[in-house]
Amino acid sequence: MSRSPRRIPDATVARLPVYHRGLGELLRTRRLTVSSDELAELAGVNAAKVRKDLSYLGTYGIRGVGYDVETLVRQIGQELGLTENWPVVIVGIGNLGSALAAYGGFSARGFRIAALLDADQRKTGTEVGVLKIRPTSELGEIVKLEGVAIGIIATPGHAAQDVASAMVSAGIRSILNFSPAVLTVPGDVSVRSVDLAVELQVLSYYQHHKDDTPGVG
Amino acid sequence: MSRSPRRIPDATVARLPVYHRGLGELLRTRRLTVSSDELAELAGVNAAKVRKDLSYLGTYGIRGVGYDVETLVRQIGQELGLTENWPVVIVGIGNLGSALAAYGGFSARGFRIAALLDADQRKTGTEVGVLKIRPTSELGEIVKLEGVAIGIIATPGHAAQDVASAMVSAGIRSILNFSPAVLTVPGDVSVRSVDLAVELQVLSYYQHHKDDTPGVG
DNA sequence: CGACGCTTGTGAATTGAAGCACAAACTCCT
DNA sequence: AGGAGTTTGTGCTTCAATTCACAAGCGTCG
Repeated sequence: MSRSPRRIPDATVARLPVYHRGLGELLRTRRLTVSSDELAELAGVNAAKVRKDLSYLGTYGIRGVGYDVETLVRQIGQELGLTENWPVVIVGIGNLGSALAAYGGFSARGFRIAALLDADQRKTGTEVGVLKIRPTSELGEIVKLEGVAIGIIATPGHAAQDVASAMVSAGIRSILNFSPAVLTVPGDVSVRSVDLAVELQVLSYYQHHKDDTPGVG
Repeated sequence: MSRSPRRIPDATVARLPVYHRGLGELLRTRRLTVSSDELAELAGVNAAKVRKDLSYLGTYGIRGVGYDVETLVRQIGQELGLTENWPVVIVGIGNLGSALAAYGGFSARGFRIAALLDADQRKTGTEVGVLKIRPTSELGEIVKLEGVAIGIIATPGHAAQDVASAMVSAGIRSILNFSPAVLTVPGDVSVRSVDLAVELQVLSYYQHHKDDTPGVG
């Protein structure tokens, strides 16, 4: 499908979006080239890591000069699959789900919200921005019709597994889970979980141990 | 400060909250003991990792039996510093900030929202739940008065660095950043960043390459 | 009371990520 | 045209995390 010369390490994949974001800013300022040093600064990592990461994409830098901003942003976007403008569905339109629905960052960076779903009948029909909330039962239909590949779960923890299973049945193979639950899915389905309380608790650990160790999260 | 026998690896620290969450569920079902196997299932990792992680806390398991649920949940909570009931402030009360303010998970798991701050004068005074939104200028005062140690940034990217700097000046040494910006802070300040679009883009990568590799995020 | 079955704790081996340091390659200036 | 100054690309080293595999310890049952 893509012609990457080598397999890209997970740690690198996790940083590519950050580079992409920084490059987008440079693009807006009309910058033509960028050095690994500058990009490192922008992404909050060190230069050697930037160079090694970018080397996995193939060779696009020019020695003595740096990287062409436009080429690089296009190349990373291509590698991340942002050109596909993936349609996503959000299930669970509570406070967090609504915030996600309204969050401009998604539409701005390669994703299109295809539908908002909620199990609560009192919510269905309500409008959030330009989209109307629809019942969860329509998930399968929507996925098929719109070619949805990515699902976002923003339900309470107790509902998350059922939603995940429904997503998998519907054909979704990538899930972003904001609920505090561990999801069980088939091996070919990718899940990323973000638990807000977990993030805080990790910070709490380092705060609590500030005198022992200057470690950073 | 704490009497941990050894330094706990970062990767382990990141998993402790997940174990803590799982143990909390067991506690509610009155389970007395749990094996590394069961806890692994609950946390979505493998049993060897659970045992090694828990071994950093000291030895609390009983061979042939497992771990005492209540002891373990207390021990992990202690290690994470959850007993301190840290006061936190949230700066930037847009959609995401409001969602965080309303999110029950924080108060439920060791944190207390001390204040909501926003730079927009049209928002200050408005009530979100039981809290009134206050102007950002009051940050220093609030931090001193309430002993706030952890700050949450939910502003747009362009405002984030200023807020972070203000937090540091005010004495905050742990920051949870939801804005799409890389923050520069002194070395003794911990920062964790969660960029929702980045998470989606990482998923996008694996989705895009599903045929090449069955890798998971 | 001894043997058996379970489950932990941890050394040792393996895998993966990060960081270093320098040769290679390019631009610019004279 | 050639030398000085930059900046990339990457082999090698170091460090951290994961996984394996098994001895040690505990409870139970005959």
